[in-house]
Amino acid sequence: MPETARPDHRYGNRPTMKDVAARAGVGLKTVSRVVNGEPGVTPDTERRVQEAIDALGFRRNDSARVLRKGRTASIGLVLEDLADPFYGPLSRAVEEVARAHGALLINGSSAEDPDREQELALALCARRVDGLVVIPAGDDHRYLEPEIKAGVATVFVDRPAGKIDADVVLSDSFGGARDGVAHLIAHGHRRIGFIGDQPRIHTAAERLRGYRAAMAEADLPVHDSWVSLGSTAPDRVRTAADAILSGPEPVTAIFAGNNRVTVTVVRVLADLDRPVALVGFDDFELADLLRPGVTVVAQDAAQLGRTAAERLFHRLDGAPGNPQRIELPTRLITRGSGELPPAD
Amino acid sequence: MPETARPDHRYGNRPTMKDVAARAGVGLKTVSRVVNGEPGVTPDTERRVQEAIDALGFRRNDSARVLRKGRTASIGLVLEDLADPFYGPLSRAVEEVARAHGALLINGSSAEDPDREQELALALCARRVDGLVVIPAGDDHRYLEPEIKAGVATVFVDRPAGKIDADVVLSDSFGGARDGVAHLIAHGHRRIGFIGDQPRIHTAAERLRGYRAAMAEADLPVHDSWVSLGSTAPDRVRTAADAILSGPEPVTAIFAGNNRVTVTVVRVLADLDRPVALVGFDDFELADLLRPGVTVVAQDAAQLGRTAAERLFHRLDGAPGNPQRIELPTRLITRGSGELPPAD
DNA sequence: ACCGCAACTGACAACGTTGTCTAGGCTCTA
DNA sequence: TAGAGCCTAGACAACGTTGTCAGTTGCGGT
Repeated sequence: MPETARPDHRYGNRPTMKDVAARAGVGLKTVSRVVNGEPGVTPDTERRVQEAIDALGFRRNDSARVLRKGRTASIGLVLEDLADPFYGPLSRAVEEVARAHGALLINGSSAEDPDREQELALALCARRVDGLVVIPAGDDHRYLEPEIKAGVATVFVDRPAGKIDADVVLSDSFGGARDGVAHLIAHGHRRIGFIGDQPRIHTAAERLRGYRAAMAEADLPVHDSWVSLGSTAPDRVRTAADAILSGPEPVTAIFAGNNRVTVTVVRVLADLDRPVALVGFDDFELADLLRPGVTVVAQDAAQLGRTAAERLFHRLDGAPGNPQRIELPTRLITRGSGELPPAD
Repeated sequence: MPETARPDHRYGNRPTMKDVAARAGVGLKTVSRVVNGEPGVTPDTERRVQEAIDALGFRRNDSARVLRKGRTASIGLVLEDLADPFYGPLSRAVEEVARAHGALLINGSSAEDPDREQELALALCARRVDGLVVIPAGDDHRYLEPEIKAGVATVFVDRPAGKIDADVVLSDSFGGARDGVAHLIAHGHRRIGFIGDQPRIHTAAERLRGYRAAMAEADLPVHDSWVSLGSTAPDRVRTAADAILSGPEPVTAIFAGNNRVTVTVVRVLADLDRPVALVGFDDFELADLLRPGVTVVAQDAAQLGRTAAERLFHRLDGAPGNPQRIELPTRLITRGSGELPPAD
């Protein structure tokens, strides 16, 4: 065997425009024109080029194209967990908007870890995504400043950016929680528990604030043992719920801070012999089929994603102006669990 | 104003290695070495370069890097709908494996449209993803042949590839459905309905086959009006269920072909006055909390994704051998709905 | 028959990075 | 002290594409 083995072409053995040009007996640029549907090519030439393309199985290398053109036609999405039923629809909505703008979506899960969020976001920037949609895990996003300055459009969703000024789209967590708790109060409850996500997460803090506001507006005291913030892992939530329900001043109702908390609380309540009212933040599938149906403060995840993505492309199209804060309303959906009377 | 305006740098105004080199007073390649942590740079030089990098906010352009190196360290995932609770965890699992191999994940939703699947898959190939994980919407994947030949590792999940030979990872749809239906038969049912997805979808066809096999093994006839395949849109499923339940020979049990069908059937049955047994393919959150709990044939979406992604990277690492077909077992989870006796 | 003009085509540089190769300076040994 | 050898550093080409520009051809009009 002579050592004339073809040099390892890196992409397997992909034909390039040069190969196509050689085969068709035309210039490189002519192939480029055909591939991109640019005018100024005779039908006859075009046919020859097209034949060569088909014969070789050529496909344009967008990677190289990007280098020349400067836009990658891709955007990045950093979220917490794609497997969470709240983020699936959000991601899909972002994808649809991207698709409408001819862009692809690269997404990454931060697993609620600020370091991983940063690592992901910067990796996306290195890929030169045109824009970034971020659901913050951390509370300091100054690391994105150089990127934003360099032209990476950035929109935050669900939670505001930390320590930088940027577009943000979020649900009215404060108002939603306040309304949900007021709903329980209107049905006669005076001792209401709150179980939420970790307090460093903005939405969790806002919802707690809403809870406190509703209680204060009704002149109701809030006993420390009624409030529990922390991980949304089932075990933690279960423990918290048990504690809140069995304390010296047992609550007659619980407000759950997000969908994961809600479903765990539903499980806990199902094993209880006395009825306890429940309102949860976030709607979830089948909430209507449970007995009683679960009353929720619903936010529209898809709408959040859509709005954020549209804002992003708006910026990419050169929309000027200061960063905006867009707040979407929530909606109380009554299904039974929130209308149970207090079992005093 | 003289017209000496800086030429529009395409990426906003990003510094390049050349800029860093100029600022640090070193050669271009030296910057490259520092950025990539290659040896052969004096600590002093390295410091100067690092300072320049920080001062300019330089970030390596991976797009250009890819062009040189040939590997993009990214893989593509084409699935049906990221918002579907079955695909969220699958996607997340693929992402985790990719992350472990230092790769990013680009995903796209085909919306169960073969044309869109092809468009997406080819767009990903144009981006030169290193590999592709595909959940087929169509049944002809010959369009991927040139790509695969050119070195794009490709693994199909959940459904086999059409008309090409490739690695595939799937659940045992046939066996799972057969077991589920046999379970109903074991509980005394003789008239059992089947509602499934469109028959062109492989899993749907397999599950129907499993249903028929179980019925045949028990010497039970299958009345045409008991079987309904089609879209999984709630309206369609509701209509189908109504028809099956009210026909001349009304069924006493229903086998639902996937999670979307199951939840709609649950809704229909909830409005019924006679009890009808139900077993569904796919597990879903809260299935245990419904009354009765929903008995399901569970498949592990995350495990499917993980297995497929690992197979993919295995191939990328040069694993030889013919395409493999990996079939994962399903698991029957009894919760009550499948154990209801026939209400004859 | 010649000029002007438009339509078509291709040579070439550039995008930002990395691999190769060579130059220069230093240390170490004989 | 000269030669060998190592370490650092930079010049240069290449990756596959697109923008610019200049060359060639053919046509119509005078």
